[in-house]
Amino acid sequence: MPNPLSSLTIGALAAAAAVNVETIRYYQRKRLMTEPKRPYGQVRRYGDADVARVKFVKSAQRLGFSLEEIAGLLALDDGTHCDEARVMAEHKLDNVRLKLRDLQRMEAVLKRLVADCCSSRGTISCPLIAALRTR
Amino acid sequence: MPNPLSSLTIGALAAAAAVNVETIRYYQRKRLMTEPKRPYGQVRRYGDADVARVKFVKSAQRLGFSLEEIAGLLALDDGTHCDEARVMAEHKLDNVRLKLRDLQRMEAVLKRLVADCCSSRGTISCPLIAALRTR
DNA sequence: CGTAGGGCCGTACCCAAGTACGGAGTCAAC
DNA sequence: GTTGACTCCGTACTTGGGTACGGCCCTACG
Repeated sequence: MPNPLSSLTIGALAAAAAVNVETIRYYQRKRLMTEPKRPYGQVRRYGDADVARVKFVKSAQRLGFSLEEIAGLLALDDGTHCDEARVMAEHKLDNVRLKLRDLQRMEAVLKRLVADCCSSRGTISCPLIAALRTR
Repeated sequence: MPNPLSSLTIGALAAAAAVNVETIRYYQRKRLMTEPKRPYGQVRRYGDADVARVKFVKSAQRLGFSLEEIAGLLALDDGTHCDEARVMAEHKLDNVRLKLRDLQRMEAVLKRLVADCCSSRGTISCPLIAALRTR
């Protein structure tokens, strides 16, 4: 019987991850995903792990990581040498923490902007800019 | 005497914001910055606010905002109608909070990855992916 | 005054991240 | 066993976000 964990065609995978079929093929070319074997003949089959992987790529992209960086993140889990992975993870962690700080400032400013809107006409010129200005 | 708050040429502005001169001109074309007047003749002069604006654009980009979205953020401060600005700010705020949640998950996973590295060989398949999988 | 180092402007080029397309193969269902 | 939906693969096109270039203009400095 066909394994339910690897029974998806590329079209089903793309639909499940809400991306274009061509995007999957593009990721394969870019080594973000391996091309699976073809258990039934000429058609490749994918599983839940592949769906998760594609969704992860999309999530990380929304956070401003490039495909190259994402490949790096994914390699942390995959087969990379352990020390190397730790060093990479540490760098990514620093990176992520900087992003967090910026986003938190942004959140604070937007929150105030929503709250104070209209009540403080013409006070400060650009709190949004000011928020990220401090480094 | 020349106003120190608006005494920068485009080259000085670009240097101060650590971007290419062409990038400034590109932002002007994309209406992310207004083209200032030319107090001395044919050469435009820029001020500290312009430096801050460019830096803001770059910061926001690193967080995964497109130039179009950033233009929206900047319009919140600029001349937009007040109610409209509040609605936009609320949307951006939701957006920012989603990004924050994702980044926080990512931070947690990377932290664990760094800490546990090498100690837990071959346990879970991909904690990184798992972290962002849960919506 | 003349000249060098910018600025101004338009157009062309570049890279990342896809998207579209077309021909050939496959496969399941009727 | 043919048909229709889908896969495979290569190549070409698109969009966003810039960069590079070249000709002309200006303006500050010696």
